Amino acid sequence: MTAGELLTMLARRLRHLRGQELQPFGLTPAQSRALATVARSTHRDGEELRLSGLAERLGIAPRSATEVVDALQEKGLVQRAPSPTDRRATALSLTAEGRQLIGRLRAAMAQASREKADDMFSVLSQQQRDALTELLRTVAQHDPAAPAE
Amino acid sequence: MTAGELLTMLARRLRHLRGQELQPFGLTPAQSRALATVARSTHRDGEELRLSGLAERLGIAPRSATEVVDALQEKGLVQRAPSPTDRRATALSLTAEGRQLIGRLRAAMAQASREKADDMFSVLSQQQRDALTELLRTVAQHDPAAPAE
DNA sequence: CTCGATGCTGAGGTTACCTCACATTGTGGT
DNA sequence: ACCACAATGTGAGGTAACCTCAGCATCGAG
Repeated sequence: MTAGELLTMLARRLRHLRGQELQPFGLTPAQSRALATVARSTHRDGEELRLSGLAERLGIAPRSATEVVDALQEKGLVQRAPSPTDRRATALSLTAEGRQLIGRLRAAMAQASREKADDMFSVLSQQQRDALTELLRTVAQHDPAAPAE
Repeated sequence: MTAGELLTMLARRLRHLRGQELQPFGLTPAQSRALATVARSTHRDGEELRLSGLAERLGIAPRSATEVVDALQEKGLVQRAPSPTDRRATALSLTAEGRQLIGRLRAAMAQASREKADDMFSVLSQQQRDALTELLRTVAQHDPAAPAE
């Protein structure tokens, strides 16, 4: 099997696992990624995160960011506010509920990988995992052309 | 970034690239995988490949195999025939056209990776690529639980 | 010969994306 | 000050690649 086939296959499996883990929290994998990204990008304030920024960080089309944010907003986890400096733009931020959920999520993930060690990569030693991460990062950085064109 | 995030991201990018490459042939990535699988599994005859077998090999639900085969059949690349030994089952095989397309496909892929070297993994040395493949294989073999349940 | 398992498929759903068109705004050049 | 052009977000509509559930035909074991 080629690296490409393996990659595809594992990604699918991973998505499935993550889906199961996230189900109790009412989030899909894509939503949790977006939520985490909003959290990261607005951590120490000063910078505002717009929809376009989120799209860029997630590597998806702006229109798709709208969709994810719609979902998160409907669940009361993030909120939209007009940017004070640009009336076209929308600034994203976590709600209190969102912040709280992120906390619970992080705790649950840590718990899971400690208790059950069912993390997909748990077969690898820490060194191997680091090596894998490094290789993947190399590939990722080479041609960061976002698939969205 | 964690290995998981990178994996997800690269898989998406890879699917996109493969999609572009396959477009001239009128195939989607999933279809080409299925076509290749049919080719592999019926190479030296004697064994028949049924829809359920294809599903298993692809790691998808039987119903989904029906779908892919529908598409390939509509393009005249594979054909269904009743199994001689089990009247419930359907035996899959390539048509002449299918065999021919596979040939052209293989040639094109070889060409592409020689000429443009735009293969996503071309940043890596052969050694690195081998290491990556090995690591991924390890992860894949650990828990081959098919996502379909 | 009955009955549960197996093989395939219709119907209908979901996730996570995409493009295209459009109204609003911001901006650089003259 | 004005205008062409770019950028921001979103409605509308689409796609690939999956899924489950129900149902029919057939098979194999008892």
